Amino acid sequence: MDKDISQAVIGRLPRYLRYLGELKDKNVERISSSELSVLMKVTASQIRQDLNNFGGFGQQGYGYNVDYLYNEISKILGLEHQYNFIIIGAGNLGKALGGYLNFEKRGFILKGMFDKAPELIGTDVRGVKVMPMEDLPSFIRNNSIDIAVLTIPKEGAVPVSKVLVDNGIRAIWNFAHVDLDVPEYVQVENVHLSDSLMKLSYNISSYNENNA
Amino acid sequence: MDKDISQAVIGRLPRYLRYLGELKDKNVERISSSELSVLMKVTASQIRQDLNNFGGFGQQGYGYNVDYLYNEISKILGLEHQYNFIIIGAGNLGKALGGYLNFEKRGFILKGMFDKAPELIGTDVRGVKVMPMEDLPSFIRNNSIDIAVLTIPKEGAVPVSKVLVDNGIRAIWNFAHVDLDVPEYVQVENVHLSDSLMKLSYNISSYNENNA
DNA sequence: GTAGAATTGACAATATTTTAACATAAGTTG
DNA sequence: CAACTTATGTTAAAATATTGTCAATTCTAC
Repeated sequence: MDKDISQAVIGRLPRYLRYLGELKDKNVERISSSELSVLMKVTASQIRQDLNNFGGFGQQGYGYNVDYLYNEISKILGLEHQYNFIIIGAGNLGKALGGYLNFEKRGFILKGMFDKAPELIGTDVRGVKVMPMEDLPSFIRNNSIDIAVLTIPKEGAVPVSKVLVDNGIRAIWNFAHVDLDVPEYVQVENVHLSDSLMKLSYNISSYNENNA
Repeated sequence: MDKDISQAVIGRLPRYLRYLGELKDKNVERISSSELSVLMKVTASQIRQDLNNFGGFGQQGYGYNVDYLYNEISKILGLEHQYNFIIIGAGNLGKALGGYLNFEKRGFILKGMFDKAPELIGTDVRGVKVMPMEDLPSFIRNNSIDIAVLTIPKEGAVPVSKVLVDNGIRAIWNFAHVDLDVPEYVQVENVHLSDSLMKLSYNISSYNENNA
C-alpha cells in the first residue's frame, strides 16, 4: 500500500525532525511551510511536497502543529520502535558510536560490542563489555539484535557481514570502506568517511580554481 | 571556465576511485564502462556520462586505462594537493579521525588537535598533541591550516565555526549535529551520523511494513 | 457571523538526472 | 589489410525531482 518514497525525500526527513525539535524546545506551537522554509533554507514547496508523500499533516490557514508534525515524522522514520544494536570493532570509532547517548534517547540500545583484539576484550563502553568475535553468532541469536554497526577495517567487513546475515541480522550500519554484498532483505546504510572527505577536497579545489 | 558539475556526480567519483584502486592492485590494465558497470552495479551509461563531464578519458574500441583514469579522478577530486588539517574535539570520534592513517596517504596531514577539557590537553594522537582552545586562533594563522574537522557537541559548533572562519579557515568537515552558518566562500561538508541512522531506521520499518 | 487574510494540498510547469541509442573511431583477427 | 568487433562520446528520450501556482479551506478580527 505504501507508495515508494524516494530516498531523496527520506534523506530530508531527519533534518525536518531536527528543526522541529528545536522549535519544540522553544515552545513554538505552530509553523507554516514558508516560515520553516526560511529557517531551513529550502523552498516552502519542497517542504509541503515532501510531507504530502505521507498524508496531510497541516491545516489550511493555520500551518503545521509543531508537536504533531514532530511525532508524525518520528513515526515515519520508525523511531517509535526500539532497536537493539551491537558494534563490531571496538576502536575509537566504535567507542565513539557506542558512547553517543542521543542514540539511546531515540530508541537505539547498545547491547554488545565485539572485537578480535585480545587486549580489548573485557574493556567496556558505558557498561557494555567488549566480547570476542567467537561469541558473535550466539549473542545475535540470543539477544534479538536488530542492527549491527560495522566499524572494522575493510578487509574483515565482507566476511563478518556474512556471519551477521547468517545469524539473522537484517540491518547493517556500515562504516567499513567497502561495499557489502548482502541479500536484498538486509538493509545497509553506508557511511564512507573518506568519500565525504574527498567531496570536501573537490569543493575546495573547485572553488579555488573558479575564483583564482 | 569549469561548467558546474552536480554534487550527485561528485558524490560518485570517490566510489569510482575506490574500484579503480582495487583494479590497479590486481594489475588490471584496462576496463570498459560495461565491465565496470557490472562490478559497481550501476549503468555503463552513467559511468560514461559522469566521466565525460570532465573530458574524454577513454578510447573507442579499447575502454579506459585503469592507471590513467585513477590519476585523472584523483586530480579532479583535488587529491594531488596536500591539505593541513586540525581536529576540534578530542573525544573518541576526533581521535578516530585523527588516527586514520589512510587520510595521510591521500595528502591530509593532521597538524593539531584541540579540546576544551583540561584533562585531555597534552595527550596525543599519533604524536600530535591536544591543545587548549585558547591556542586555536594563533595556531591556525601560523600553520597554514586548510581544513578544520569539527567533532564537538552541537552547542559549541556554531561559535567555534565563527572563530575558525575569522582566522582564515576555508573548509570545515562538520560532524556536529547542527547546520553551520558560514560565508559562501567557506566549504562545508556535513556528516550527520544520527541522520544516517534514522535513514536506516526508516528502511528497516518500511521494509517490514511492506513485507509483513 | 461575515469579510478578509493566511496557508495548505494538489496539480502543472520546469529543471535535473538517469538511461538508452547510435554514429564514429579504434582495436583485433585471419 | 580488409572485415568485423568493441566501446567511447554524444545526443536524444525517459524518468525523477523540484519549484511555482492556485482553488479550496480554515483561521482571525471586528
